[in-house]
Amino acid sequence: MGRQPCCDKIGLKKGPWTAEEDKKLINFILNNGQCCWRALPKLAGLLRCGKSCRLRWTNYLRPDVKRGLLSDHEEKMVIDLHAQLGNRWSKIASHLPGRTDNEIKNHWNTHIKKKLKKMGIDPLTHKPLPSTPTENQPQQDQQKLAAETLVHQPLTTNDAKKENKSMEKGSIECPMELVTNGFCTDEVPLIEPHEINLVPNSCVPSSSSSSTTVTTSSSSSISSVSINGGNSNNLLQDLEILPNFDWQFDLGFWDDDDGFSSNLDLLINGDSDGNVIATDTPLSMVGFDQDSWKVLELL
DNA sequence: AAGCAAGGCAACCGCGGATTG
DNA sequence: ACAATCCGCGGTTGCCTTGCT
Repeated sequence: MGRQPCCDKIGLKKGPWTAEEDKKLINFILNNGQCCWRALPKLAGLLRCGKSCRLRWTNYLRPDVKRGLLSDHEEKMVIDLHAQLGNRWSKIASHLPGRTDNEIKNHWNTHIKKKLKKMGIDPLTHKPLPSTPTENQPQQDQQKLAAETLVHQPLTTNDAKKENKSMEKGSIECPMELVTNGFCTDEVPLIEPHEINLVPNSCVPSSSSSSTTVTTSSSSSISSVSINGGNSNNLLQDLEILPNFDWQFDLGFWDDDDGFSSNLDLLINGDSDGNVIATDTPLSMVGFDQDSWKVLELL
């Protein structure tokens, strides 16, 4: 027996949303919050099914949704996260504030897939595509680079589910050697570990995004970095007493010339000695020295 | 300018997990 | 314990736009 449709489709509108419908949906949610989606269309005076309303709101109308093309940095994050998580678009989207799973999925299918193929990388496995004997050397070099840089294996559906469970318990056991820089280092600011000046008050719950200024290497024009706490254990002093910590940063890079230039989510897992054992983003991506960088030298 | 193809993206569909009665 | 329902996710579709001939 098949599942019943989510709503009675008779008399319900489908297809593109009109400005009038958008207005009704926005007004209703702003006034009443997101109540049960099934009841919402009737209450809001819309001839849509609840599912359609939810999709429209989460993918398009939500105030915090970021519009426009993904930046280079966001694209790199998507590639790296996809290598770790596979097609779990919602998980990937959760690392990119303001981006929706649908948007990332579309961008992956229309842009990134092609780019990777062009680079000789299989977008499914993130491994070099099988090369033919007639291929020229530059492509082989690219594939070699790809093999060196994109070593994460996407999870199978089952693996992903298993991994997801353990992730929720905060027990990622990803060997550090798997966290490899897949990107051009000249595209990111180089910040030495000792140059980061974190004060406990600078890491507060993510809802209030405070920032702290740090000095940077002279080779970079980046002048400041904001660091926001992410998870429930987001007071820095907790790190000192929490073995096997799980810490998430939202790093924002400001450029003196251009204003805000990019941001980066960074999830760090540490062992009982306070050493970094895994990150969801290559530390080298932001110029950190993963060998000497021990929990921001806070211990 | 017209016709066609390809690309891009919003929206839909169906499945599966979670929740509720 | 079970069925019904809800919600979220990922895959897919189809329309609109853009570029090429």
